[in-house]
Formats: sequence, structure tokens, C-alpha cells
Amino acid sequence: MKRITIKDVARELNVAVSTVSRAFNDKYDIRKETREMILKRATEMGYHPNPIAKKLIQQKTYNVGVVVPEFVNAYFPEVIIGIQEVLIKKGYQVLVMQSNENPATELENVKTLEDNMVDGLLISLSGESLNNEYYAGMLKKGYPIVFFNRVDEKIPASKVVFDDYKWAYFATEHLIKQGYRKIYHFSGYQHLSLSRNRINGYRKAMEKFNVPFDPHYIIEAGFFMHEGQAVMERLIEKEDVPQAIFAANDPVAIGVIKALKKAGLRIPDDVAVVGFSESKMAEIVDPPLSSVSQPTFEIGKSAAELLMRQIEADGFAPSETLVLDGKLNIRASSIKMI
Amino acid sequence: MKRITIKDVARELNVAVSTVSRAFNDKYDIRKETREMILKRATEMGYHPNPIAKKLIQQKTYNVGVVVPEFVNAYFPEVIIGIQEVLIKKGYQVLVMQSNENPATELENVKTLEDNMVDGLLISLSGESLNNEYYAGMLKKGYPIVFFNRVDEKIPASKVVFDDYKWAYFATEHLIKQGYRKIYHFSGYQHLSLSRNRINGYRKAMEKFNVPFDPHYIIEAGFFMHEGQAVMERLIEKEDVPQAIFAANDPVAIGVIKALKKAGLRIPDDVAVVGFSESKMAEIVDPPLSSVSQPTFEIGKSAAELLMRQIEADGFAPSETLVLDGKLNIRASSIKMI
DNA sequence: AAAGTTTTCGGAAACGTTTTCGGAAACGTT
DNA sequence: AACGTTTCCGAAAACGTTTCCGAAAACTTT
Repeated sequence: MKRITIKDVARELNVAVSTVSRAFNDKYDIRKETREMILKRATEMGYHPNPIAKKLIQQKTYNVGVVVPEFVNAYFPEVIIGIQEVLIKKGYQVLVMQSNENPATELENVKTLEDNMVDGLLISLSGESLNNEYYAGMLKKGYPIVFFNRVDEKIPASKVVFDDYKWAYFATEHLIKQGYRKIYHFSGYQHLSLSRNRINGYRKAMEKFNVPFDPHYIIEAGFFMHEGQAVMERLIEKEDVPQAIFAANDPVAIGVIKALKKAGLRIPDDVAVVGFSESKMAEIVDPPLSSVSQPTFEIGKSAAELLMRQIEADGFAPSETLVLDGKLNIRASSIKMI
Repeated sequence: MKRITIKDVARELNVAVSTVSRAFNDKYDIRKETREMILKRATEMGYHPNPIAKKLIQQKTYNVGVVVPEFVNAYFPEVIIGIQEVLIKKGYQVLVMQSNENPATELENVKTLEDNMVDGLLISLSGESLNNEYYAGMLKKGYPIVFFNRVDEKIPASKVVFDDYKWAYFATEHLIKQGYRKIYHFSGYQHLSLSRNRINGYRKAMEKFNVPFDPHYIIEAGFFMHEGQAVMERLIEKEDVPQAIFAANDPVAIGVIKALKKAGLRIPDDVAVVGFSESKMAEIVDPPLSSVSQPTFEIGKSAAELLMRQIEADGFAPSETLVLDGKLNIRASSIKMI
């Protein structure tokens, strides 16, 4: 599988290597006719400039790395599509790795990517604070990094986040306005600020509308269906069933629905449910699930654009934080039937 | 952002560049003590061998490219996880690109990946036959390619496929045994052999059990929810409602369910539904959807292993085709209630 | 102690580009 | 005709490695 190199072309056409290079890089130091001649004959010969050699000399790979906690739920794939949308247009390749909700593998991922000389990194944290010193070090060296979705406020980098506080507030408000009082919140992993923001939004709404509130209304569930189901089953067992549940995300909400159905409880008549981060399942599940929808595609696009800005400024553009907005889709799972 | 190079290390430690290289590559031509000394001091200095330079000289990138039609449904992400599982262990990076169900962008993807000197390619076709000459040319040059899921029989390469024929047969058989007679098949895009295999499995079952069959029982729907929904709505409008439907995949099946519900038809009492390629939604939808489950993870693993074999044999290992097996999960959507 | 082996290391070429530098050719100006 | 500019191109260095070749050093053997 012998590749044709620039030398082969130069020899064949009786010109210097540098001339061929100039032809391909559209530099000014070349006569139009020779450039066209070279381009024509070289492509005839099937010549492709070797990108590895180019990267070596230019010290730039035109690759960026993306690290996400997981890959299976639709959320991150959608974000990644947004990322690719802008980066591929700019001639960048996107390397995706998953950290499996594990900060240690996250760090490994980052190092592999770094070893591969990616020009920049887009990261959604598996856990906060654990790799902070490492990221801080990279940022100080001018390595372009943008965090999205799961971020750590303490890291001084560009970020793209969703307004979790606000939409948790609205989701809770919706339940309150429907007349529900005993509203529980099944939160995500509380070591993530995203989860804490949603908790705060929930609490704010409860306070604002003077709904009696007890700290044990907030239960850490996580992000997966089985976790939501388990928490709900435990409550049913304890006969501590709330009137409504605001869940950390859709899978958890659906787990809740499964548990409720199994126990013979009706939704929303007995218990209302609201999810978060709108997934395809929201429309499919029975009853259809109310949920806050996030602009996943735009999150990806914005993060990629911020990263481009950092890369073009060699990592020393002022860092900015983008807070994106969502929408509350109200469906049957949370409409009071009276 | 100055990187520390092998020269810096050599100068600092008063040894030759080649010695440092040997230390890092664990070659025999070096004394144990010097090796350890170099390793220790070099890592202290924060030296990382530059992978780009390594690739340039070794003519190997330790990258492989994966091209899939889409990225949003869970199917391909699950396969990709299987792929990564084996490749990352072997020190390979996985570059994922999506062709958007478009053979032209598929070809572009492949060329970009090729330009990036990936050591091999894993491809699931957007459309068959259109890029065949190109793939044939690459294979002839010894470029390692393995196709999976959506393949073209006419391309002489290693492949990993699901036994679509067999499991379409079983799915249909199940419906027949439940007592349904007028069974329609909503097929996938018929330019894919995968779809044609499922059609043939369906027909075979109908013939075998002497169920009256008419060619118009087979309707091309596609792979997306809205497509299944549209086809079903058209049938309802025409008052040509079958007793049961075997759908090309789960999204189509769920689209069917949506249409049926909207029309006030009950599942499975009025119409039974069976899906294919088991998705998370199958358990969530109401009623739970019977579906054939594919071993997505294993498909990815097997494809990656076949590719490794090709890469290690420099693209000239005999090509093999793996046909993987599945399982029929019977749920409420297809159980005759009598 | 000389000769032969083996181990260990340094020097230099190579991988395929881009880019700097300098010089030749072409052109215009006086 | 002599000179200064500009345009175009070639030679060579550089990017950071690995690897080949040969030589020095350290052992063995006689």
C-alpha cells in the first residue's frame, strides 16, 4: 500500500518539492499556470498530502476531543451532533470518548486525547472537583478547554450550561399551580452542581408559593431508570407516597412511573410526575411525560463555537459562560384531573 | 505551550536521542539501569513522546474510523461501545462519523478518515451498491475494512450481520401462532438487503403456515417513528386495518402504536404489533412492545475483532462473515387476549 | 594476554511535509 | 545599457520521532 509522496510528484514533474507544496497550499509565490499544471497532474497521479507530516510541522492536528460521561442515553449524542455540525465545517475532526461516569477514566481519556495532540477539548464532567488541578494546569498552559452541561464553577474556563435552577423552578411551579402540595424531588447525583441547581430551583418554588416543605422531600436518585424505580418502590413500601414528583431527568421519571404502575397507582390521579431533559421517551411512555426540554443541539453548537474562539486565540481568549434556555412541555402525567 | 522533546531529554541527561527512544520503547538494546534512569528523569521533566512524529515514521496511526448512518437512535451507539471496548484495549483510538443516511456524505466521511490515515475502517452502509467501486478499490489495495449491520453482499470484505431472515421468520411465526391471520409487514428501506432479508423471513413464515398472503401486505415504511405512524394512518383511512403488524424496527412499531391509539384502536385486542432491534422504548411504551433483540454490543465487538485481524494481516487475512443471533421478547403488544 | 562475542550506546538517515532564504529570471525604469 | 524591482522557483532546514549501522565497552573464551 505505497503512498505517493510529494517527492514522487516533484520528480515526475521536474519541479522542486517546495513548488509542489506551494501549489497545494495556494501560496502566492507561484505562477498561476505552474500551480494549475501541478494540481492537475498531481491529482491524476493520485497524490494526497500526508496529513500526519503536515501536522508534525504545523504543530496542529485539526482534531478536537470530546469527553462525555456516557453515550447510551440520547442526550449526549444529540449534543455531539451539534458539536460536529460546527467543527467539521471548520475542518476539524471530532474524537469522542466516554468516561463511564468515572472521574478516573475521564482523566485517562483526557490524557489519551492530549497525547494525540488534539487542538482542544470539550468536556462534560463525570464528577466535579476531582481532576480540577489537572484541568487548571492545562488551562494555565493555554490549552483550550470548554466545559458543557456538567461543569465545575471553580474551574476558570469557558462553559455552556443549561439554566437548571430556573427550569427546575418552573417545573415545580407547574406542579404547585396544578394544586399538588406534597411534592417530592428525586434529585441527580448531588456531587454535581447541575443537581444542586435543580434542587435549589425546586426549593425556591416551594418557598415562593408557601408550600409546606420538609428536607426529606428531596431524595437523591441519580440519572438512571432503575434508580428512580428503586427510590419510588421504597417510598411505596414505607407508605410515604407524595402527590407529585419532580424527577432529575426523564429516565428517573420513567422509573418512577414503572414503580407506580406496578403498585397499582394511577398517574396523574394518584401521583403526578414531571421529568427533565426531554427525551424521546417522554412522548412514548404512558401517560405521556411532562418534561423540561433542553436545546441539546444548541448546547453542542455553542460549546464548539466557544472552543473555536479559544483555539484561534491560542487558549487565551477571555473565558465566557453561556447559559441556555429551555421549555416546559406539559403532558398528561402532570395535569390534575378534577 | 512549548512541548518537551526527546532532544531536550537527551541533552539534559547527556545521552543520545536514540538511547532515550530505546528507553521508551522498551527495546533490548539498552542496559536496564540506564533505561530506568532515563524513564525516571524524563517523566520528571514531563516528557511525552510526540505521537504525531511516531505515526509519521511508523506509518501507522493507531486510529480506526467508524462510519454509521445515524447517531441518534440507541442502536449504533450501543454497537460503538462494543467497538471501543476491544479497540481501546489494543491501544487504538476510535473516530466516529455519521453519514446521515446519505451515501454521498458516507463517501466523504470515508475519504476524510482515509486522509487522516486511519489504520482501518468499520462501516455500516447508508445505501448499498453506490460506493461499491470505491470500497472495492480500497480493499484491493489491502486497506482493512469491515462492514457491519448494513452490508452489501457483493463487496468482498469481512462482515458482521444479524440473522434478519431467521428472526423475521420467528417474529412472524409468533404472530401466526397467536392466531392472527391478516399480518402486514412494514418494511425498512428496501434498497438495504437487511430489509429484504426481513421481508423474506416474513414471507417464508406466511407460506410455511399457509396463511393467505397478498403482496400488498408488505409496505415500505422506513426506520423512523413518523414513517411508521404515517403508513398506519393511511391504512386506517383506507379502512384496511390488519390484525397484526410486524414492523421493520421499534421506532416504526411505536409510530404504528401511536396511530392506532389516536384512532381509538386497542392493542393487541384490535391490532397486534411486533417490533425489531429491541430498543429501550420497547419496555416503556404502552402496551409493552414485543420485539426481536439484537446483541448490539457483541456486533460491535465482533466487528472490531475482525478488523483487528485484518489490520494485523495487513489487510490480506481471508475475509469472513459473522452472522449473529438474537432473541424474541414477547410482551403485551402481541399476546392474543381470548 | 589476545581474540572473539555480546551488550550497550551514539550518529545519522529516514518518514513527508512546510517554510525560510537566496538567487535567477523577467520586467520596468532611467 | 545599466540598474532596481518584482515574480517565481529551488535548496535546505525544520518538525520529533524510530531504526539502521557501526563502534566502543564489557564479557568470554582460548
